[in-house]
Amino acid sequence: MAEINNFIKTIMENDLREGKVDHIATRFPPEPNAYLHIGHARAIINDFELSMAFNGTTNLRFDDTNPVNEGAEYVDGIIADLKWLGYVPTNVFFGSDYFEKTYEKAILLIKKGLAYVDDLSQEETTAYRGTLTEPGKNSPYRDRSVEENLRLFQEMRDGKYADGEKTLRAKIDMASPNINMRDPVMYRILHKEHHRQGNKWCIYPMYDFAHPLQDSFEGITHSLCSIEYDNHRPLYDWFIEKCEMENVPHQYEWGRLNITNTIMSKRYLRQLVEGGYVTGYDDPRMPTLVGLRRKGFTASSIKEFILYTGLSRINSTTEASNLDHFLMEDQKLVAPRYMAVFDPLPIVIDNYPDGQVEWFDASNNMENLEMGTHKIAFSKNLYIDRDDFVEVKPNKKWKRLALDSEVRLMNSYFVKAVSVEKDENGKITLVHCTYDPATRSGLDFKERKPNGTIQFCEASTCKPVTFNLFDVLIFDETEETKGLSFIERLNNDSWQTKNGFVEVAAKDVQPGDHFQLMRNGYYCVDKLSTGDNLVFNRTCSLKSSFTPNN
RNA sequence: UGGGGUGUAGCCAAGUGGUAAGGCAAGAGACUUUGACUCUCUUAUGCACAGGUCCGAUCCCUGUCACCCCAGCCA
Repeated sequence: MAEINNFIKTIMENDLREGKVDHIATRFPPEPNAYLHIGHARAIINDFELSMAFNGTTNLRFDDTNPVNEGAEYVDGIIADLKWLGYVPTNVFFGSDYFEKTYEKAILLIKKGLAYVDDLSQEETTAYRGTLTEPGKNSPYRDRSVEENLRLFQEMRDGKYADGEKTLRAKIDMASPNINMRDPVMYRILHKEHHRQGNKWCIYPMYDFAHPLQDSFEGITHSLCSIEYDNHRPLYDWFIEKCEMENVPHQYEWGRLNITNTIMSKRYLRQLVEGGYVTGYDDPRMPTLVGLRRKGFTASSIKEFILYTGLSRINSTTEASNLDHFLMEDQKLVAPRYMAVFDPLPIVIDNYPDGQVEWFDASNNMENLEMGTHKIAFSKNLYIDRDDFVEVKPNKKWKRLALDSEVRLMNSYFVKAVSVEKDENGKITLVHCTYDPATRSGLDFKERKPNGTIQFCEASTCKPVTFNLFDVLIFDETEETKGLSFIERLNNDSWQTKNGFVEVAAKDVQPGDHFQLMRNGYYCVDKLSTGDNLVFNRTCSLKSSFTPNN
């Protein structure tokens, strides 16, 4: 695996060398309200790999301070995804486990005159906050006595007030040019059952207050997050200082990673699932880890992709070909290579004996002979891909079958097309060919060169397969679809189905198995495959300068 | 028109006061029982722009422009 190397690693090295820290402790803090996607993978991989690079630790901490959308199903999903990626957290914590300690720190702030209970309504709070260009103004409740604040805050906890009736706010500076510092809310009242705490609490701490404390409680040294929290760092440091935290963590930010034509926002992904536009979070078009996995991406390909993509403070959008490259690199030497046809065109070898089936040995992977061989069948009746035949060669670069032209059928013989049969619409229904026994695979025939090499399936032994072809992860954007909502852009072309065949040797694959269908690219057996009902998802296409029209 | 962040090739991304790594993509060629793979070669006199300092600037300074983030009792 690639070695991690980025600006945060440099920061850690410097901190270690300068004695600012004597170890590295990171954390991955997902909110358990959605499935993880490829964007999270960047955070996960960096959090873990960075600490591992220094023999440090990485905690998994569920940031469950808002009970509204959070649920146990997501906790299990996130743990499963982490496991799939190959990471075992040093510890698993829940932000809600610290509610009591967090509460005590709030009390401390009140006692120090740095926090107060506010009676302003949500609308009033917004109005008092000012705007981007105008300073805010102090709440009339800002100067309550410590005693009164203590009593009121206790009453908030005791459930004496309705949702939204009061908040606890940090007393900082309502005129700060950084709006996050304008007396941020620390606690809100929410009479809502929590997935772990039940109804124990009716006040919940806000992210800005809870997060730095949680990091400190756990002894995190480097708290990594995405760049939009840059504005929050002064507040993070303020709480750490004013709460007199023993451990002093520091926050570092990196830019978010997007992939072209891919929806990455949790909110939109949820919309796609709940609106029934996709089949679920593991729909192979989804950029979720479960979706990518079902489509055929491997954990190591995703890791390599993230590591090679690097890290900076820029929000970037990388091309999907980047991800594909690492899947191919990962699978090239380990995926068995089988032959398949996607749009079957029957051919008959006129000079081959009727009823005879011949078996050849084919390498499972021509670039990795250690993978051994499998048997492939050959007979008079075969299928080739419709794309692999044309009556008249369109140009001299055509490397497939054409009338009066000879190609090698992979792993077997040279065949020459001699005539075609067509239906009333002019569609080719059968291609008559002849074969040359002297060109049998393995005989090292050198007398003449074929036009090219194509795949085939033997008609009596091959297995029917449904191929799911995905051209894009989520949607394709064209001139016509630009400006439409992402749901409107989720066009039918994002999931094409083809019914074709695969050679007999590939029939024993299991859901989740990966392989290459020669020139057609990399595939993964879908979880819906059962017995002879095979469904293959295309993970990615191979590079090819060929298009059917050239 | 407040504050913060960021601009290095089509896309990512290193780098540094001393003459622009690497990957992806793209193009050319070789090889080939996959138009794949592999191999070879090509791709920024240029680091958002304009000035300035300096023997020398992508790096330091000044100004300008562009994009992103912030006005949740979300995270």
